[in-house]
Amino acid sequence: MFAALGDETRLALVARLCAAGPLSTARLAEGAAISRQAIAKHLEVLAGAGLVRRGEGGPGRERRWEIEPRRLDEARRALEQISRRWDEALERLRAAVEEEP
Amino acid sequence: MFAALGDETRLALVARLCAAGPLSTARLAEGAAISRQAIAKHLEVLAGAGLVRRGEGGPGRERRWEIEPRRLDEARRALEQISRRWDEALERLRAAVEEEP
DNA sequence: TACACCTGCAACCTGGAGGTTGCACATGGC
DNA sequence: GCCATGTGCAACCTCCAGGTTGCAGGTGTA
Repeated sequence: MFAALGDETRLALVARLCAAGPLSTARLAEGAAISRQAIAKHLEVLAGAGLVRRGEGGPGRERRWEIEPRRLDEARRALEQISRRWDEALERLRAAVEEEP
Repeated sequence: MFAALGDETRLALVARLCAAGPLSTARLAEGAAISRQAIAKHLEVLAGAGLVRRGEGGPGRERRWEIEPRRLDEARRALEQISRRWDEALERLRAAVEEEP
């Protein structure tokens, strides 16, 4: 999942989908400097990581993509857990140093 | 920065440094299945992203690496900002839909 | 019907990330 | 002094992520 967010193009896609709401592949490719298929591949990757979902977009020809905000929360929580472990480790080190002499 | 956390090996390194406190390259390479130089390269990348810092480790031969917890907070804040933008976009969409008819 | 879009699939190319090996240098213990 | 250990640098290899091109299939609109 961090790997999915790690690519700048994909991070920009996520940000844009967040700011503008659900958009189709073609619409997302309009502004970008790369081809529509490249965008589509990135969206595949984001979908694989659960960060994005294909909206139905009606039975018609347009299929819009939308953000899955739960995954962003999960990522945030993972970072919180890691930094909490860091604090605990520091505390343990401090205690060990104070006991030793 | 997300790219730095995106690699599994590097994420494991960060988690391990958080759990066990500052460690030297050789110590980190002991358990891993890859060579010491590979670990060193990953640590370079993490340092380039500001997620990790070279401790002095005395003037001696050991140089330990330690976590830079501020960067983890920054990453968390970035995710918060993105998901907040998403909520705002949803709100705007809702308002637009209600006004149209 | 014909035309204009939007989409999906597959083959193909290329640069750089991830990894290894080999060597040289410094430091600490005997 | 000698050896073990921790480190840094550089050349080299391999593979896949990111990107492109080309084509075929659906779906609205005139």
